[in-house]
Amino acid sequence: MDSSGDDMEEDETEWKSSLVDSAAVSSDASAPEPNTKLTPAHRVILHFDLDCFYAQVEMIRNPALKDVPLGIQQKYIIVTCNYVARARGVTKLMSVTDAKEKCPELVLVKGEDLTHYREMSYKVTELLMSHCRLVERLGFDENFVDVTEMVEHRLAQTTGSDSISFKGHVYNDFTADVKASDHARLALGSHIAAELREAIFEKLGLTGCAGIATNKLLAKLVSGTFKPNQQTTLLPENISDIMGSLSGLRKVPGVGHQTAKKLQTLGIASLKDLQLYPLNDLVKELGASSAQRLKNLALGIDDSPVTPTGAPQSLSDEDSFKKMSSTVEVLEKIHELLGNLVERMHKDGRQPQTFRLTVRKYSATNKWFNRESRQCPIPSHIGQKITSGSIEDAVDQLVPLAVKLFHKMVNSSVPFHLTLINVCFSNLQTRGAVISGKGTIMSFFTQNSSPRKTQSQDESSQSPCLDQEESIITQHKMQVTIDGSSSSKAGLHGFKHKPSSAAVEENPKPSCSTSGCKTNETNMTGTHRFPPNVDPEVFKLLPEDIQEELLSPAYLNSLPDRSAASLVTHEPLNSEIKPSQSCTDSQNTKEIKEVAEKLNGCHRATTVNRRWPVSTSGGHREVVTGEEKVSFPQSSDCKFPGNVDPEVFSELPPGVQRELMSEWKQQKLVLKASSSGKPGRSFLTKDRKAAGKGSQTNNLFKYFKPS
DNA sequence: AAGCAATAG
DNA sequence: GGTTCTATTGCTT
Repeated sequence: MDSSGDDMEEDETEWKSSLVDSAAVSSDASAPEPNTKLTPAHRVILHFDLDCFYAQVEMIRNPALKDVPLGIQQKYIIVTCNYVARARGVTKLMSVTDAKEKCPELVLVKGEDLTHYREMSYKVTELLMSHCRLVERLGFDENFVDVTEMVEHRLAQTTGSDSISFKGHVYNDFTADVKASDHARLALGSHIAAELREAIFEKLGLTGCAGIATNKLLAKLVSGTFKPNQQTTLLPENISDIMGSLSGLRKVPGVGHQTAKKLQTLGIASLKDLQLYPLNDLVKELGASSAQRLKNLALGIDDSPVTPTGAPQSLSDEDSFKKMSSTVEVLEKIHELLGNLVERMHKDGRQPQTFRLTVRKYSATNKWFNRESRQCPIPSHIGQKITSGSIEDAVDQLVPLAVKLFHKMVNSSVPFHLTLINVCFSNLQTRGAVISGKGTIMSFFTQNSSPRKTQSQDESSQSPCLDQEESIITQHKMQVTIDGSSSSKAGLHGFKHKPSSAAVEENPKPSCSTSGCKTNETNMTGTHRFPPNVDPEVFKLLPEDIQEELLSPAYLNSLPDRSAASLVTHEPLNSEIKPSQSCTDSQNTKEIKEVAEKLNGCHRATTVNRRWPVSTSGGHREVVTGEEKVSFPQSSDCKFPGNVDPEVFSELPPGVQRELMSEWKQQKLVLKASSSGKPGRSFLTKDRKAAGKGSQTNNLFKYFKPS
């Protein structure tokens, strides 16, 4: 990618002096071609950085905190704090004990739950996007905005040589606003930055810093020059100054610990070392693209575009702890995390296609070390539960999936010690796409499965706009019309389309991909055929062309392997999915828990099981949903309930296995008849607006079951 | 597609 | 440095 690191300024005469000749060292070294500067690419990039973001959010939620020293605590760490606390010596990532020592009056607010921060964070991004759609997020509290087009627009409307001055500071400014006319674009950028900061304060009550420069690197570096709540513009003639002011390589965004270490082994310890190091030698160590990029960064050159971030590509939830060593605890934690995650996923409105479980194992040899993860596809019937709002059902069906993944990483018949568990949804599909595999009609609505890096992001970066009524960020949904065509929602240029790539280069062919399809005759039931995982009743309601799509070989071949899926829990055959009887699910967890309890009994030596009574038979847990009815979706000749993982089961001692088997047999007899029941609460909590952050039932989806 | 490393806030 | 709780990208298989 990066390549032609040549995009920078046309006259580098000024700033090359104090450091190294950038043209000679960087770009021209690899490309002997003389300067054919076609496009100066006179970009104006803004970087916004909210002041101690978490603390600000908490002070807005509780104004009484405004003037006291405030720290945001996660576990035993102060992750950030307000300026009052900073004045008392509290710093980021200081331990709670140290912080209290420095500042005994420090007020602490728990910050493990990121919900409020995340929501406010997206409000900021959306506000920025309402003025210019080229907004890229960096973490929760920073945003880049490419305002080049906005600046050009203003420049065109500026009558000749109006006296334009800079808003805010100018980096290394000694000659006041004399230069404003020489740098009209940056000056206008500083006005826009000031307006946006003001808007953020007016509408959201948040203060922050901004940096104005000609690329992202420089905008980010300069934004922190004056803190808090101020802004700074960097002029091209001061680029070498700001680069020279960096105390070390690590200060360069993009140079982390590992690359710094690697560079140090090469004798590169400072920015200047890096600038002077022969490119070819660096290429041998790091590869061409990393080498060139690093050298450019050291010179303040960065041609990377501001890539609109849009809605997140994954949602995850995690918790860390000192020690977790029993499967019961693990199960409980997974259940808890999944509850939160599924609810968030539901509000998002998209349907996850893959699930990942990651753990961090403690081991003496390996110190504290790294994360290990396993992932798997999410059967679509589970995904649908998420989007349709059957939260508890979805969780109950995801837990066995997680358990399977867990056992791929942890041999629970041997003592283990975890310090973190993370659950993650990714491969998020917008509604309408969920039904189908790729390469079908529905791929119109699947987001960007192809290279998202494409360039030429210039067209219409302006579009100052949009209906504020809906969340811009999550408004990635497309409407599906019956005839299979799509249209983006009114006025909201689906920002999910990364600039131009989808529209121009991709050829999403509805053309029935008959190529390479085996003739696969499945799901013949009498005269009607039904696709798997779709309620036949519902299926009949679909438009004919959609029905055909779902029965096409392309779609059927795209389904997840059934043998793999059936290992875990389910799998209701078509005839069993009827909405009227889809209520058996919350038993699921219960069963798993019971198995886990038994399992845990085997190495109870290590852990005290405090939350659940060990007596499993008869003893009711705290969560009792109406009458106890246990039903097993699986056919009658099956050995154990469909919701029990055979792998888990097989790990149980023979005696326990026998006990469980007999329990199941009894339950099975008992419950043949009960069927009414309701999911308890699963309806109540969700509202159509809860899709709040952006959903709108789309035309296709409503054909599928409401709940 | 899966798993991990690196980076970042 | 790692600590927290995320999230993204790119490499390797």
